Amino acid sequence: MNKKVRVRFAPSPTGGLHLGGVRTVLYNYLFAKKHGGDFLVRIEDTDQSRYVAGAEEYIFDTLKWCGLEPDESVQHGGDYGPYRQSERKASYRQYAEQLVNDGHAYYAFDTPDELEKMRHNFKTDQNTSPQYDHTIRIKMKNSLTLTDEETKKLLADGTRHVIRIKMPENETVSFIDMIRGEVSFDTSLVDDKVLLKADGMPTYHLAVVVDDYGMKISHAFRGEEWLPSAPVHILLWKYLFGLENMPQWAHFPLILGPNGKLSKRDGAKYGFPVFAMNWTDPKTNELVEGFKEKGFLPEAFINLLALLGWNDGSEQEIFTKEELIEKFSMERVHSAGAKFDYDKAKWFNHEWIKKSGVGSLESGVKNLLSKEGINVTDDVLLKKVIELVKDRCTLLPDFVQQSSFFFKTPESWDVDAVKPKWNEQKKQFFTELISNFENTDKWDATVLENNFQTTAVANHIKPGELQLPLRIMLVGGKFGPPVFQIAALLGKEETIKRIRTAINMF
RNA sequence: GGCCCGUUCGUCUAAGGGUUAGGACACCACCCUUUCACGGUGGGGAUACGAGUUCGAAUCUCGUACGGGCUACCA
Repeated sequence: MNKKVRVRFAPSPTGGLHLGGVRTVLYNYLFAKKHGGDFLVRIEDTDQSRYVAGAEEYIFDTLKWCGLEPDESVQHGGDYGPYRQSERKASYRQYAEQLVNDGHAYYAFDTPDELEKMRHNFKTDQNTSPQYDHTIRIKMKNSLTLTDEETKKLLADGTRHVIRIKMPENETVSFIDMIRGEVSFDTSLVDDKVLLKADGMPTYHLAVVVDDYGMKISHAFRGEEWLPSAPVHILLWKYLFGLENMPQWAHFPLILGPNGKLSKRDGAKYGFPVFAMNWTDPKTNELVEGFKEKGFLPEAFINLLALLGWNDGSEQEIFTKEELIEKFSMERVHSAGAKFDYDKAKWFNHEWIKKSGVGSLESGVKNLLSKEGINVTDDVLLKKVIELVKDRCTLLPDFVQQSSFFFKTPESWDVDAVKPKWNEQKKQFFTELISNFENTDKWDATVLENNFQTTAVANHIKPGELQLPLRIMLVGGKFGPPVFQIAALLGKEETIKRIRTAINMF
């Protein structure tokens, strides 16, 4: 029986979507699309204490910007909703109780204090963090140690309790990870994870299994940090829905920062973005700049993320989303973690800017310029300018420096770059140049350059020595595209005006 | 501490028993350009260590070391 491919991404609305998160979405998305399947998003919002207002919208905004919108989700609808864990509360309890009845789980009445005490009392050098496992549970207050009557009474009294899975002893649980191959665990070493919390909400462990079943998920992919809890999930599948219905698993390698798993604080620490888009930490009110705002193109962003842990076996590095969908394969995803390299990330963006058509850059550049107080009215000029300067822009904001002087007369000039070598002779040259330019009919870069050369030779000055002064006069500093092309786009009147303004400056 | 995953240039990676171990980013030099880039050419730079299997190991096996993850009524 061939199940239709359905994969899901399950973010918890507790913060911004960072590199690892977006890459997980990406791989899920690519796999689903490659196999003509569905990509859905389910929100894990059952931890009320950590829920952050606005985070859910932020997640969908990010997916939208990246071009990875789900087929089914809270925002997009679908046949298997609701897509929020909190709205599926009822069914989780039912499954948890079924597990208790079948002897695979039990009620536990231990208070947080008692758990704390347990961890303290059983702590040894050999076991620095004792778990609620088969050796400990017989010493705790739960339906395994209490009599049926005691348990029933506690339940009837409404005593706060959780439901824990009863991990079997001395069993080996193993599964085939699509990336790592067979992975196995000794169940004696796994603890009795809480399945249903005292507030009636499920933990991730219960929810992921119940929802994946309910939503008919065929492949479940997530970060490597989940590997240790896989045996819990596999056992739940076995007890609840049957192993034959369990999705295929893959655990992606972690994206590492300079020091281990990339953390949200690494950005500020090392000076590169970690979130896809701007994220304001609700606790500290601190704004963390995102890749989007930093000036990355979404195409470049997903491209660089895709290559952080995967490649198609060739030497190709620049891929469109369509190419990624076509070429992606889970087998070629790495098993080792990858350290994020911001320099390489910028290189990807640079490549994408060079590759992008003027049309797709236009509105972004226009916005950036208008933020600097430059309102572009001549769209034809803007297009020409973008074409001329895009090769030298790595991040979108680079367009500001590279192109604002086309639309605005410089307000300051790098006088020091010219002054030391400035003299009357050169001033004379520029005066002459102005009148030559005034008499020029054809205003294009080649004509201007020839004119410039001839005038220079006539004045016995090397043309090269005059180019920098001209540049400073036209753009204000030592940057920008070739100077005669600038003059060509600036137009006759403006070029002459700028030379005339600056000629007495040195 | 226990469990799990991992280990090829500084970084991302190719090479699924036989290659001078390839590419990209970064770095350096030269060329192009009298701005800054782009581009071009070249350079330095890696199979963690030790055993085993094999005619032959980066590749398979084991051990060691190192790195990472997990070890919550968080996901």
